[in-house]
Amino acid sequence: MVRKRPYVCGIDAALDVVGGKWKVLILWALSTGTKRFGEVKRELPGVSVKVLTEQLRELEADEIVTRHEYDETVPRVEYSLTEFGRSLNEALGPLGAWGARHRARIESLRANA
Amino acid sequence: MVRKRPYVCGIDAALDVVGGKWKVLILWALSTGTKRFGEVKRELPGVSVKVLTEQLRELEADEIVTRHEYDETVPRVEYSLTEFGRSLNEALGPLGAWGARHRARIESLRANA
DNA sequence: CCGGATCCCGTCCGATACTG
DNA sequence: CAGTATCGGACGGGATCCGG
Repeated sequence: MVRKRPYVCGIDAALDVVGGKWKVLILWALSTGTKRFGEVKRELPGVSVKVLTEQLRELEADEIVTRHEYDETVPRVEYSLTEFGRSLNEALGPLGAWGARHRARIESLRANA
Repeated sequence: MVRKRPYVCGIDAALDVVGGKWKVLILWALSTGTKRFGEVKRELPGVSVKVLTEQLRELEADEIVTRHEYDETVPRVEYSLTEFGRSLNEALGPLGAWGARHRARIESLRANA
């Protein structure tokens, strides 16, 4: 997700932040509130620990999520959206609505291919 | 861009359509009207002919763009958005605005990394 | 429980050369 | 002009093992 060329337009820049395979889903999972690592993982069927960790760290570097590590005997890490992350999530709203509305159509196109 | 798992949410489905490296930029280029292959290519600095062709074909299969081939002595192919494609483009509007608004911030985060 | 480290593989993508 | 064909490299991402 490191861009070598200058951004052509705003969407270009936005997708550089949210372009990872699981990032929008992480955003989506965290939109309902703070969650522990394991909780996030459970909401993303199929993601590996390594990749989830990587993408969370990248989102953290982009100031989209914050990471809170609790120093207890039982390891516990919580993630939540920043204000910046919430604004990104709102900007994704219409796209999500579009996808939800046309989901069946997309799936049927995929099926015929 | 062929999905093996079921879509988790609408954004998931939308990104399956628009997830290619250059697809949103193609959408963006075609949003101002019909364009020839070479014109589209000129607006996407760095894209290779092969990849541009591939992504245009995928968008065509997803009914996002239409392809019009003219049978003239000089080869000429024009691409334009479908109604479906225009609706997708509108859904991308807020995300583009978000990216444009925070573009400088994103770039500076990238620079420090 | 939450990762870090390592290995490995598929695919995505770019460069080049060639064609109608 | 608008592609097709082929090759090679880079990168994303999964599996597994190990550590605090």
